[in-house]
Amino acid sequence: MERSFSAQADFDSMAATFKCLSDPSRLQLLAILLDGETNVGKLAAQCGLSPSATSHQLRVLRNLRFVSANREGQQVNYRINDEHIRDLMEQAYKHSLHLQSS
Amino acid sequence: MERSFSAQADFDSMAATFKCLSDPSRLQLLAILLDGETNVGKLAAQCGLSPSATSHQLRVLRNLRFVSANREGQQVNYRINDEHIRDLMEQAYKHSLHLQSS
DNA sequence: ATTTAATATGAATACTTGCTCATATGTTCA
DNA sequence: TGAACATATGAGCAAGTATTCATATTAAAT
Repeated sequence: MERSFSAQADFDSMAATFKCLSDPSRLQLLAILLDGETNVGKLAAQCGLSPSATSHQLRVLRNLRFVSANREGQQVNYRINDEHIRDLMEQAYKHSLHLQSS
Repeated sequence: MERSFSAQADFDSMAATFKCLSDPSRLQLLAILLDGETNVGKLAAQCGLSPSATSHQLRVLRNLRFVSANREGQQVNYRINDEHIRDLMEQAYKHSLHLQSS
C-alpha cells in the first residue's frame, strides 16, 4: 500500500486539518451538528459556551470547510459540510478507547 | 447511524488524539514510520529536525501510544503501534485535498 | 575506566490558542 | 426610524506548545 502524502505541504495541510479537530468544544459542536442542522444560540446552549466563543469556534470550523452556514432570518444555521468528518471522529474515538485499556 | 461519543470525557480524549496529530513534524515522523521501523537519528535527518526536537516529538507520539520504542544497542528504534493511524492520516489528507479545490 | 556516540530530559523562550469583554453588523418588529 | 435580538469580530490576556540549549543517561569501543 503506497502512501499518498509525502511533501512538506501535505503534512502542513494535514496538520491544519487535525488542529481544527483538536479542541473539545469544536468536537462537541461537530457532534451536535452530526445529528442535524442547528443555529448558533442552540449550539452555544448545548455546549455551555458563550455565544461569542461559539461563534469564534464555528469560524475555525468554517475556515476548514468542516461546516457551512446559512442565515435564516435572525438566526444562522450551521451544518456539516463534509461527511467524512464522521469517520475521522469515529476513528479518533476508537483510538482513545484503545488508549484507556493499556 | 448512532453516534458512539457524547460525554465530555469523550470529546476531551478525542481532542487529545487529534492534538497529537496536529503538528507537521509529528505527521512526517509517523509517515516515515509507516514505511517501517527506524531509529531516532535517521528520523531526525529525514525530517530536518534536531535529534533533541525529534526525541521530544517522539515522546508525544509515545504518550498517545501511536508509536512504541525499543532499544537496540546505542540506537532506539521506533515503530507504529496502532495501524489505524494510517486511515486517520489518509482521511485528513483527503480532506485537505478537498479544501484546495474550493 | 574513559571516551565517544545516541537518545532523553528539563528549563527557558517565542509563538500560538481559546476565552472574555466590548463593539459592530445584520434582521425583525413596532 | 429605532429598539431588541442573534451573530460576528477585534483586542487583550492567560494558558499551552515547539523549539533550542545545556545536561543527563545509556551503551559501545578502545
